[in-house]
Amino acid sequence: MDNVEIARFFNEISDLLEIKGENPFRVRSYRNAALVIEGLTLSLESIVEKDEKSLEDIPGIGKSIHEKIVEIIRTNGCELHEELLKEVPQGVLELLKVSGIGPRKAGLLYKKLGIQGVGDLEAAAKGHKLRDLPGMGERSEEKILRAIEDYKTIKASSLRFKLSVAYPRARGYIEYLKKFKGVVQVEAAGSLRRWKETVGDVDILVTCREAAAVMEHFVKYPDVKEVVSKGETKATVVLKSGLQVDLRALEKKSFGAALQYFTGSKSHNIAVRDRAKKMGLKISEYGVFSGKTGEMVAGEKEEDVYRAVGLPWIAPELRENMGEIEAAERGDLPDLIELSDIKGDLHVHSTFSDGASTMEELAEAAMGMGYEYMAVTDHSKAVGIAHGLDEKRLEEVISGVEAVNRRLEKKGVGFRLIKGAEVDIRADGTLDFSEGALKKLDCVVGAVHSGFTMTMEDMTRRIIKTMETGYLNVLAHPTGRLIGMREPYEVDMERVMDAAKEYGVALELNSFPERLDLNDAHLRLAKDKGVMVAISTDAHHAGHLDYVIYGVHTARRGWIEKKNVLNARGLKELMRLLKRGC
DNA sequence: GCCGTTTTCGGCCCGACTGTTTTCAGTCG
Repeated sequence: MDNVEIARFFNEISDLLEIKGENPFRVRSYRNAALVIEGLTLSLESIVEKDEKSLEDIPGIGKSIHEKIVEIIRTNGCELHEELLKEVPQGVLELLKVSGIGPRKAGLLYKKLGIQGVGDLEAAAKGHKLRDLPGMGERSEEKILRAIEDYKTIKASSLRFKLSVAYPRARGYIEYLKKFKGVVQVEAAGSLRRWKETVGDVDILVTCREAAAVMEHFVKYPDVKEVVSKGETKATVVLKSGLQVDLRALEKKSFGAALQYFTGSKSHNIAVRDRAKKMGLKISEYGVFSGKTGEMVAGEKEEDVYRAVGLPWIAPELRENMGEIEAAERGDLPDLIELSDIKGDLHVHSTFSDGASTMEELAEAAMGMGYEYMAVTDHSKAVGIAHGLDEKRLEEVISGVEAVNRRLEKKGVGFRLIKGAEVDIRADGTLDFSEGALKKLDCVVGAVHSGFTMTMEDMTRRIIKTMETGYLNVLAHPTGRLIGMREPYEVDMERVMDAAKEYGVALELNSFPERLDLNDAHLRLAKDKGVMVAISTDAHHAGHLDYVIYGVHTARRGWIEKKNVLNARGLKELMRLLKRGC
């Protein structure tokens, strides 16, 4: 039983209790527990196995939820969850996914009209059955029908947007807003600023002379498909891509407080506010205020907001209430990796396999980024579809790399290509090149590309066996997941990391926005276990080298520091580590 | 249901917008 599945139970319990109109604080407890569980590094199963009582050391988990976690793991079910479903059918939960329908309305719709799903709701709205309900009218029916259309398209396209969709669109919107006269500051907040692997919507904050005019300008952006709402200080639109964008206009004196507030995460903010309350302060998006006098004590800068509650500024990527507030209090925040710390890329494909750029083009691009090196790592023969290399063609790659390096040396350029390959890890745990071929390479990147469905035990042994050969330098995309498309294969990541540590293998953080593999939680585990991380792009085109930005920020979410990153080392040190193991 | 340097009881983050209301509930972030 995965943590995500357990969290789903608590989320649903929370929804069901809310629909029933139960104590909102009890509702929040379950919701909060789900949030906490989703963010845990270790699996609840392993915690329960080792020391069940320690569950209650996790903030947000008390006696009752502790018992339910154990119940869910042992029985694959939860009695409370079942009992609630007898009163509120599963289909009613679906209603909550329609924007504008919350628990109160869902409950009302079910009780008064017996509506048990989005299909029922659509029929009722079209049949004008909703306008007679309390608090609803004609407009509500129209609004719900529009929301149902959105729900259908979002459902078809998966709920959240990958960073690679949201980030460039947000940049474009911000540029557009910056050009408008009277706009002073513009900044993206929300999960985008925290660099979550997917974002639900984009939040943009502005300070400006005339808020109403900026709102007007905002909704006229050419990429807007629909204006959801527009007020004096707040507006919401949906772009043609389906991405929702919110804009907030603020006064200069509140900008920092708003940035802090809208960056979240929700649970981070609740913890910060809780802390403020205990200090006799009140925090809102407008500032930090004295509880007694109401006097504003901070708000213009984000740093000031944290300082007001006795903390140093906390990087947005860390704001998940996963120990960052405690670390800040101790003065023990990590010194996070920066984009400028990256000295090269260790996973790149050229035209020798399935890449679109030549080795020379890739080297050019890498030098343009200020890199010291780049490993050319084309596929091995097992990946036939990608035109994988046999050992004869591998020789051509190697001599190609040597030729480029000779030319660079002649010109007095310090940059170097590294002889590498992305070697397939076969189902039996052997590598897809002979020992003789592997010995000619300086950077062997191993990867699983087939046989995803084996058991956890078999997959774990398969990967560890390749580490034991002593030839593997980097384990590429260690879980094989594709965000929103393919679940990770079953693998015991703790054992893989222990083996990586033992055999000096680095684990890749694949920066491709579909992958981001390792993820934030695994990265933190790697750091705790002292395993080195390689932040590579898996570029199949020179332009993909830029994806490193997604990797670096994901690494920051995993508390990764420069010292944890293999390719933050200079060329000499890197070659040494590749040779003798990390 | 969780939690505790005000507390083992009595709190629990805060405000804008919408659509329905004549003063507010529900939703959302």
